[in-house]
Amino acid sequence: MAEAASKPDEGGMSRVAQKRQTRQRIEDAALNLMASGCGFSGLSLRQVTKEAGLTPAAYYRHFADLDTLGLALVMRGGETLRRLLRQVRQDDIPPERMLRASVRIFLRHVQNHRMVFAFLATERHGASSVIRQAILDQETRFVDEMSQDMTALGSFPHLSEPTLKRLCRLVVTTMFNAAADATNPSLQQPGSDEVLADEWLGQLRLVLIGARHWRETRRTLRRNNQ
Amino acid sequence: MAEAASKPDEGGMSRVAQKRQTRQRIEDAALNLMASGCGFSGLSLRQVTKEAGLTPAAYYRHFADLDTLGLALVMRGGETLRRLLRQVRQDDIPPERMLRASVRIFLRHVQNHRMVFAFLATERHGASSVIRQAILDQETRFVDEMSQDMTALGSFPHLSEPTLKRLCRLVVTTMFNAAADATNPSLQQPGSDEVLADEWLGQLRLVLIGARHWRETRRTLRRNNQ
DNA sequence: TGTACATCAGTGAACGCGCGTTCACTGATGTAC
DNA sequence: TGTACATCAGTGAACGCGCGTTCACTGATGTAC
Repeated sequence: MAEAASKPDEGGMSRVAQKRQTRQRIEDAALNLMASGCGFSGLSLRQVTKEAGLTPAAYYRHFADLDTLGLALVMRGGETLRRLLRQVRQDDIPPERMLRASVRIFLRHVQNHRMVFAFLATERHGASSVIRQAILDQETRFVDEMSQDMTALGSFPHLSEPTLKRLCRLVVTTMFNAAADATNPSLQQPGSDEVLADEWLGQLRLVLIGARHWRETRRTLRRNNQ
Repeated sequence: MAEAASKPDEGGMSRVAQKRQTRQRIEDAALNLMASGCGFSGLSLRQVTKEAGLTPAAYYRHFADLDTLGLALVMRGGETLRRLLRQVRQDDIPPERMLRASVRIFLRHVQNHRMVFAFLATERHGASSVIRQAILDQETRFVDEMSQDMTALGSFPHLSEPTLKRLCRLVVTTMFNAAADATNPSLQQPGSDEVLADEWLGQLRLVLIGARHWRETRRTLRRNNQ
């Protein structure tokens, strides 16, 4: 069994800082518990508070119910994603190295925020419709920013805007699937990380070669203009 | 609230036939309940038996526990997938129409077996590791058969076997995502089926154009030969 | 600085509820003669 | 064909358990004077 998260020193902290920290501890407890593969809807309020080292009743000082906690985690995941994009943008990489560099940045992000990504990837098709919808919203936002970045960079100037977005959606869902596999407990073996990264890289390359050779057809253009 | 499934006439049926039918009714009840978006792990034995029109205790005449029911549904889904492939293979379609025809057959299958596909797509990243593993196994089997078919058809003769499999995996996961979206209650609107089908078709086209223009690099060949 | 009061994060006990599982049972189907 | 017995799918009551939620409470932190 997992140990309860240790309460760090609360000595010189203001009340608001302590409260923020406890809230964080609850969120982390939820992510930790999900690492054993039970999924967010498999969590109980009592489990989470126990893992966080609290009484069940204390939970209500921080969240109204479990769904609200889930939404907080979705927001955290969304911020992580947007930080990822910002990093790709700011690193000022020469265009020809752009894709390779982006992939490296993404992999590092997945490693550093394993549990948040696992949460997004599994709950995207998960049990709570509220959370599912919130993740879809974050995903849409991410896809929009990504396609804007690509337009600004002139990565695929021959693609119409809807096609570029479709490309981004495909990349993002592939990315989510890869993140889900990378955090699937039953796929965890020594060295499997590299295999999964290769697999993901290869799939991404297939998609990007497809984008490079894409030609808009009359059919798709007509559809896009509808 | 959903109505309990009506018990069909049991008049002239043998005991084994009745038992088989009840078992089927339990499976259908589970799929029906999941249609409201709660996920398999959100089901309770009591809910399922109630929906099937049975006492909770009667459940144990058919399944040892809920996981066993889940595994039965995975098998049912696997058979559905393999039937899909068989149909593509047998229809004896001229090669140039192959992909378009396959897509049509796939969409028809998703429509006819909505709930089974939804089950596979959501539980692939779901809460039970036993079920997740079983779905991954079915998926591997499906990918293997699909790549064998493609080799036999000579669809992408320039691709190495590992690359062909990677292509198939990408197509299959894209397909699963599309199926999940197509059965996501919060994406259900009039006409959304066509939009989703277009989206899926476009994504698939991107991938297949990528496959057509793929060139094996020394790097990937080296990796494959390891 | 010291004192009296307010705030509020966290406690611990209690509640009613739906859950999975068990058990002895009932009665229709199936079988042996 | 008729009878006596075996099988076993489905019943209904009961169980203990973990769940979410409530409540009056405690005691450290924060504030007004």
